[in-house]
Amino acid sequence: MKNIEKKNKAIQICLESKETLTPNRITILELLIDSETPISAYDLSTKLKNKGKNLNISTIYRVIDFWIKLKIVHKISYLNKFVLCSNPEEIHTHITNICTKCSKVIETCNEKMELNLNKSSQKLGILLRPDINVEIPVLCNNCQ
Amino acid sequence: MKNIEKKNKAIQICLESKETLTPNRITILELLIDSETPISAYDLSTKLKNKGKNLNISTIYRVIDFWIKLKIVHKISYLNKFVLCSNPEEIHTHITNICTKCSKVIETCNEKMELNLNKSSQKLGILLRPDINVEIPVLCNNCQ
DNA sequence: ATTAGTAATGCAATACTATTGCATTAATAA
DNA sequence: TTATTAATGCAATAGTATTGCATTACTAAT
Repeated sequence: MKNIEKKNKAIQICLESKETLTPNRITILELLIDSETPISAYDLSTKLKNKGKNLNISTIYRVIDFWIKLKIVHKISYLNKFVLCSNPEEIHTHITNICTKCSKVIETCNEKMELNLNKSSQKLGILLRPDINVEIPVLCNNCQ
Repeated sequence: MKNIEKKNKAIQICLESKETLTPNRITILELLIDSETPISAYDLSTKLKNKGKNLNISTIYRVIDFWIKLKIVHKISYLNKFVLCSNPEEIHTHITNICTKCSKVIETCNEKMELNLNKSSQKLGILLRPDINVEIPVLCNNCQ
């Protein structure tokens, strides 16, 4: 999917949710779309400064949280960074395979991975949270 | 497994690896064993102070890293905390189900979860790192 | 149009998490 | 005993994230 399509998709989801689309939100969305690998809030801050947009770090975190709430962005806890969700309308569990060498993210979902996490969880009496993101450290084919 | 057994097991693994067992390492190991839920480095620092042991934070991180290297402790990136590994000799992928409400960790392994992560990864041309820890956000049976 | 209410952002202080380089001390081996 | 290595101390610094309150922008009701 092209970047412009990703952007339009995100904007569509935002508007359908009756959420407000502000210039800051669009700018940060664009930066996340442009980034090949996960990016930190402070990296975004630097990129924004370079563009002449000086946003307070709290605003940046709030905008990131906004997109996370809409399932358009994932937080990668393993890296303390953020990445665009490859398929925000996917209702299955999101699996982000993170290359521990180059930080590239290969996102997929439990069904494509032939994983049945829900069934597995039931054995333990635990409940998988809906729309969770599971991070799996891997080595991508370039870094093996 | 009782706490004393967990401790002995860890010590055994340490000695078999020809690593040095220092008082600080034992003390921090004990605190990790005693903790029902994952605990942060600074929490450990506070607990140590309360015991009259004032360790520098860098030492605490180094000791934690030491136990992680021996596979006796996991880092839970989702919480920026550390937890004793339930079965350090387990050679399969470790799965830590983390209750997002109470932070309780229910650890298991891929086989018990009927997950074949290695096989799944191959489809994507990626390589699962050995002895990784996969964190899955869940609701435990108490918190559902 | 005016006003009231709500949402977004700014500000800057603070909290929390983690690492670093170098000094010192302790343990081990030659 | 000395040389070497490992562990720890020290304290500065870097990196990540949140908070409370002020201000600004937007929206809806009158």
